[in-house]
Amino acid sequence: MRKINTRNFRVATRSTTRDVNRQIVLNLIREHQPISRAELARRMEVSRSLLTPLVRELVTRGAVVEGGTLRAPQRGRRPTLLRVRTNRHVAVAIDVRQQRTTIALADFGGHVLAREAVPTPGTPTALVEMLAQRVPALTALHVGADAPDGEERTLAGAGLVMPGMVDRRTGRVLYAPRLGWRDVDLRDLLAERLGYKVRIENAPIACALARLWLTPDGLTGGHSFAYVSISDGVGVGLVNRGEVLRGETHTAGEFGHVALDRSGPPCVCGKRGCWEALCGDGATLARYHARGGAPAESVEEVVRRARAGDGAAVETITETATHIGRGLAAMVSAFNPGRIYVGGEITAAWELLDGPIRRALVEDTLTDAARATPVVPDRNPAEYRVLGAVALVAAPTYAAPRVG
Amino acid sequence: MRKINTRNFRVATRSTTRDVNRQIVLNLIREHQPISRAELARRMEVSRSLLTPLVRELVTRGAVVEGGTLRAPQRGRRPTLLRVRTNRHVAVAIDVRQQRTTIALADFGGHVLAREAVPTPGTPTALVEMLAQRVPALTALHVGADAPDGEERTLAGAGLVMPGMVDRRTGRVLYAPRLGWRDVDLRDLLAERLGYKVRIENAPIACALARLWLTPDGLTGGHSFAYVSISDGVGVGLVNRGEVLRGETHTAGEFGHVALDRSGPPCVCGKRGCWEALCGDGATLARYHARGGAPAESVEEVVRRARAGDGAAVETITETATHIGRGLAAMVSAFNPGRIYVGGEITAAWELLDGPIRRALVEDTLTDAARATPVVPDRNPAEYRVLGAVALVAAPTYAAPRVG
DNA sequence: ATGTATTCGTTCACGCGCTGAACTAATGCA
DNA sequence: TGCATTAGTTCAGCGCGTGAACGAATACAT
Repeated sequence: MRKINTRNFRVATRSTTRDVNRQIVLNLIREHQPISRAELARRMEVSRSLLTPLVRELVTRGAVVEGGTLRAPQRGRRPTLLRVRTNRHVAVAIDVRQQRTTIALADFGGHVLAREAVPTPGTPTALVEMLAQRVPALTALHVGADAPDGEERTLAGAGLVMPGMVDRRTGRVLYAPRLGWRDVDLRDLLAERLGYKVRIENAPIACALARLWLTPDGLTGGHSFAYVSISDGVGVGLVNRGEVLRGETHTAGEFGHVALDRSGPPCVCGKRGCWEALCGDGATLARYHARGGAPAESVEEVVRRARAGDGAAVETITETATHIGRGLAAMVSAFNPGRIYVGGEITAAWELLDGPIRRALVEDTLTDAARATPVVPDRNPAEYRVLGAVALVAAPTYAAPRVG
Repeated sequence: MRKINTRNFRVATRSTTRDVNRQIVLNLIREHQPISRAELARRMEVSRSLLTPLVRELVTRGAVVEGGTLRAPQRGRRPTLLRVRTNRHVAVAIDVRQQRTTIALADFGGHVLAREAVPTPGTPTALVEMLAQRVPALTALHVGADAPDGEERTLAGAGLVMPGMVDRRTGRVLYAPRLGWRDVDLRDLLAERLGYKVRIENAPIACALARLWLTPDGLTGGHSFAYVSISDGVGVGLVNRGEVLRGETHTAGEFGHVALDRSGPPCVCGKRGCWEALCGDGATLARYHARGGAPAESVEEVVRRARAGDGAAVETITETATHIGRGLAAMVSAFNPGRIYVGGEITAAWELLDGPIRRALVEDTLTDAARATPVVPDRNPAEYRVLGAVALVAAPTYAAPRVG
């Protein structure tokens, strides 16, 4: 039940119906491939005759290919199977972290063709400069008709994932505390140097996009979920009905700086007891040392020691888990997502996190459904950030057309 | 950029384009009435010829009427002006509160034709019984071809606004703490007795719906906002891009039970320091008494005394305002709404609330845009709950058709 | 008073795209 | 070999946006 925005709407034209149905078909093939035209018609509850021109367009465009026919178990003509062609289009994926920047090339199916990691330059201009040198070198090897491996690939653009707040529309980095950058026009600077379109997004949203666009629906459990990234900072990417929740000025999801305990530890943002100050990696390390743990460089180290039986480490992580769970409970009360993904180094100790998180959820939420919200660890957030960068580029290909 | 849900989608048919454009026209007329076909064509950037059949359908259906022509300031044929006909359809609006239940009849423009208030019965069955008696008596006077005032009106259904958590889809009241009701199939019970469709929603969402559907866009400041209801309980209705955010199991917006201060006062839900426990009416009264204020029955009384110069009352309300502001800051960080409406008895003392709320927002949020989020008092929340009940019934008439 | 420019609303031929019936192709089974 | 069954295509029909053309209504200049 959506109200039409009378200051920003899209009228339907002659081709709108076709645009809508074409995307439905594309997504159905993506989800159920390999699949026949007849099966698509049944799922869409339309006549088979509609599928003929729709599929023809997708095949002509190169988005879909006819696979072999299936050994039919029943009588009748064997169906012609269809599948999406994800290896035709590739995207440059750039994941900027505090220490290292990953540059990768991946196709729209999320398969990484090449990857390299370099230290993150200290300034935005140095970053752009570095990328302007390395990215073309990377793409030259895999893109174009004369790629060494013979595959003919098209470069669709670049996705840039940043640790910090980003205004997706203007392409500006509003504030990246871990890098110390503020109000930088990074997207356009890079786009100008590379000569093609660049899309920018923050890390938790990118991870959420990777889940949304590059994972079959059957595995994601719905189109409403939250991706919580726990590392130095704590950020959230919220997805509601298949769409990222961005907020009026593109800063929705800054749950990391919701103050959950006024008497808690101070946060980098100036307040006390922010979620990030309670369960971010800095907080975990500080608590570990306060408990008398031997000097540790990183949360990964604490996790290793916990698994090796270090009591202080176990207690520390258990306590962090409770703080994580309380924040998740707040998020569940506010958003009621269908599922929560948790990413970050600390999730390597999921067997220690699982219990306290669930306990906090049960204690702090109001309905049985909310208490039962699945919380799933993301074992490989670095990978998801890279895939998120790909999703930034690939999403428009698969997204529903805007109507109304 | 929405992903198509492959398990729940709508294919476009021959009539989809028309359906979409008809609703766009209807909404444009609603927003800009009186308006001519030519002006509509310009705003939609389509040919004037399209408006002829579109408007004809709306006029035939009775949704739109041709008004008089305008005294044209410029040359040429005078435009035929169009306006929506909101007085044709009426809705029964039922607002259930802890003490009193309001039954009203209003047209789709939000104009109340009749209204009565009765004590709220103690049980769901008694409520349904009471409504089954009174509602038909009310509608008989104003609905049908032989209404006493001669207007021919159609009853479109009933809207039921409840204090508590509601699953809109199943129509069940999940939990209404102030009434002590749990898991009641209220919507269907009432629908069966009344013999027509009943839609149910909780109070804050209803107020948000009233803002969204029954106020011109020009006055609402966007399609993304939050309505915060502060009375005995604290609830929030969230609207994102013209659509209410409901969450996976229809419990999104339960911000009242986000714990903002672990060492705060106990809450009815069992936790400590929930937003509701910090700034709900009960918390305000308790704090007033702790400050040595004379016994007071209600927050309205405290507000009156504050305005009369009672120092303890002023301090109490100022402190409540700070708690309100901190909760709003959390909400702004999480959702980043374009505007926040605040409803509740305490808003009568807005001149005392304004400052501390803004101060807390400035202190507790991260970006200038977030700090500048407009916070607007709703002077008449009782009215908005009733209008919200109307909006529940009226919304499908004006909503964008689901596509994709 | 008359002619002209201008704006509004409608009509109509055209083309895009869904719809359902009819048809061809391919296959398994009696 | 014939028949039933399933897949995919073709085609006439119809809904609906599109743009050109046309009539209606009005202000202004002459």
